[in-house]
Order: sequence, then C-alpha cells, then structure tokens
Amino acid sequence: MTDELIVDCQLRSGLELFAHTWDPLVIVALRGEPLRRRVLKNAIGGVSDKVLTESLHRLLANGLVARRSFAEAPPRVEYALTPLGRTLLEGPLLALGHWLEGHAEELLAAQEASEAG
Amino acid sequence: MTDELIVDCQLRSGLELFAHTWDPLVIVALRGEPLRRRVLKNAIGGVSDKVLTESLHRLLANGLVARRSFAEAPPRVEYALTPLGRTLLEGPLLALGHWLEGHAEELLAAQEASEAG
DNA sequence: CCGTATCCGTATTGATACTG
DNA sequence: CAGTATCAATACGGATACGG
Repeated sequence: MTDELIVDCQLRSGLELFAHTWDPLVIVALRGEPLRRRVLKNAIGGVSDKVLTESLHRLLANGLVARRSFAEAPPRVEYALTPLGRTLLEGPLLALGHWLEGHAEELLAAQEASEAG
Repeated sequence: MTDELIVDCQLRSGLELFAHTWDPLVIVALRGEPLRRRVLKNAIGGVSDKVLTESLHRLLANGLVARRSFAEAPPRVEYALTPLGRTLLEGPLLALGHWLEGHAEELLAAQEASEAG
C-alpha cells in the first residue's frame, strides 16, 4: 500500500540524479578505470570546465564518485566510481541502456509519426 | 566494441526522457487506469497547467502516452500509457525505484557526510 | 472541464580568461 | 593539468488569465 507512495516520493529525489545533463554521462565515462580530469572531459565531449566541475561536485557530494589527488610535479587528480556509484551504473543506467537497445527504433518511429501528423 | 559507443550515444537521447522534471512522474501516475487530465494533475501534485500540457505533448510525441477524447457534454479526455510507455515504466523507471529502495539510505548518509565535512 | 497564451523569476549552461 | 571566476544566453518552471 504505502509501497507505491514511497516509491513515488523517493523517485522524485532519485530522478534528480539524472536531471542534470552531464551527471549520468560522467558516471558512464567512469565505468572503466579511474580517469584524470582532462581525460574524463575528452571522453565525454562537449562539456565545459565549469559544468564538469559542478557535475563532479554533485557526484562527490552524493558519494557516487571519489576523487584522489597525487602530490606530484604535474598535478594529478583521478576520479573513479565508488561502489555506490557502480550500483547505479549497473542498475538503473544499464536498464535504460538495455531499454534503448530494444526500443530506440520504436521511439524514433513514434517521433517521426508525430512530426508528420 | 561499437557496443559501448552506441549505448553512450543513445543514452544521451534516452536521458532526455528523464531530463524534464515532470515527464517521468506523469508516466508513474498513469501506471494504473487511464486518467482524466484533472485527475492526473491532482495525482501528481504541484504541477501547473502549462507545464503539465508541455509534458503531455512531449510524451504524446514520443509515443509513450496516448490521448483519447470523448464527444460528451462535459468535455472528457483521458490519458493512458501506450505499450511502449509501459515498457519504460516497467524497465528503467522500475529499476530506479528498486535502486532507491536499496540505496536511499546509503545515498542520504553520503550527502550528510559531505555537508558535515 | 480542457487547453492555450502571456509574463516573469530563476536555474542551468557555456565561453572565456585567469589562478595555483 | 586542475580548478575557479565572471558574464551572457537561454531554457525551464510557475502564476495567472483567458478561450473552446
């Protein structure tokens, strides 16, 4: 009974994890090894320094991404998924990916049909 | 190989389905029977007429929601999920719901920890 | 009841240039 | 390389009032 309401309620806060344009893409970009900031930026593509910083701050604040800096001559910082971040990637994000694989065509068809009409 | 790139690419367009604040909530609200506009609005709560209209137009254009109007004395219009919309609900959206059930606490803990520090 | 139009405050984005 | 500061553009959400 309360089940549905709770889900709906939490859903609203959960959706914010996907609401910011770049946050999910950062997570996907970090699916493999830890990446340096510059590499991460290039891996995503089309994101500005400022926005990437904001995105990383949110992800850090939510415990989805971890930051590690090395005291070296050329400054080095690496970002990686936390275990929690990885569950988000392998759960909801992967589910969305699978859904798209199976329904992207159908989605496109509907979009074109509505433009025609 | 191309697999990952394709997923990433599609993911960007797929994420737009969740990017607009109210779209996913409309889908969840329509999980049961078809609803009249007013009922739908109340079921969601906190959404304005204008924004609800925009949201419905997007969902209609994407083939996720269907509109049916009845030629009756008090105008009646009902909105319902399409089969495609239902797959989105039962796939990615449900996955997010499940993830939240299992990790909401962990997420909150991380958020509070970062505020404290 | 259904839907649209208008106005407005705010948040998000992005380009650029600058500091450590 | 990493990260911040500033400024401009705009997209989004919301209140209200009006038309079918």
